[in-house]
Amino acid sequence: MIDDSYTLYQLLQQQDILRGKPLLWWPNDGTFEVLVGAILTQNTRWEKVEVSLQNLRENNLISLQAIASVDLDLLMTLIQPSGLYKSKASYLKKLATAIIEDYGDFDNFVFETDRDWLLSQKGVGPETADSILCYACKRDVMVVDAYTARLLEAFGYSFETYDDLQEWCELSMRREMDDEDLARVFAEFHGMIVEFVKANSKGKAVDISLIL
DNA sequence: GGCCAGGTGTAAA
DNA sequence: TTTACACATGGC
Repeated sequence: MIDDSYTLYQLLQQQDILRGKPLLWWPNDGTFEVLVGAILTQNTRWEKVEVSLQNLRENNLISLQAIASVDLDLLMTLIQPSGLYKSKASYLKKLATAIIEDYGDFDNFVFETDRDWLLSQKGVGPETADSILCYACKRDVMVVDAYTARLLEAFGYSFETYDDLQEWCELSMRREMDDEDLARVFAEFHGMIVEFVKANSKGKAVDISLIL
């Protein structure tokens, strides 16, 4: 099912995807805001997430303690622009509360959490968990998303599940990279893939004629 | 007006 | 274990 004739790295290089570098692509990486953004961005455009984040900022709500104790109705109102707001408000509050209960504070969470713990939280699936691990905790995890799948699909690679796709990408990249700084490299590559696909898509599919 | 967006949970087959 | 549907808003 997996044609391994190209590594992901070679593919990215060959198509010049590595050039327009989004350095530290996720805004305010390493902070609690990444968790908020990771939940809010589910099935929603990032521009809408920014509106919600700004609403939260204006109400001094971008912190672990603030989200954990905020009034749920207020939270729903503030994040409404990002859609799915009832679910997301509940997920955010529960996640913040669970972090405080299990890790005490954000720094400790960043240091100690793992994928299984994140996946056991409501509203946190594989992509959200990996985004948090990569961009908040700076772990050497490569986030794969609809854009990544779409790009590879345009070149004839398809994968059954998120985990299959991620495993192939990570192995492929590890083969070309030194372990040193792998976390930063993964963070950069995911960002570059997303920006590249955005720039080269017509509607849903990557327009391969724009690439080749 | 229909499809899509930096997905995930839940319920039915 | 898969598949279908709900969640919700706004852009094009």
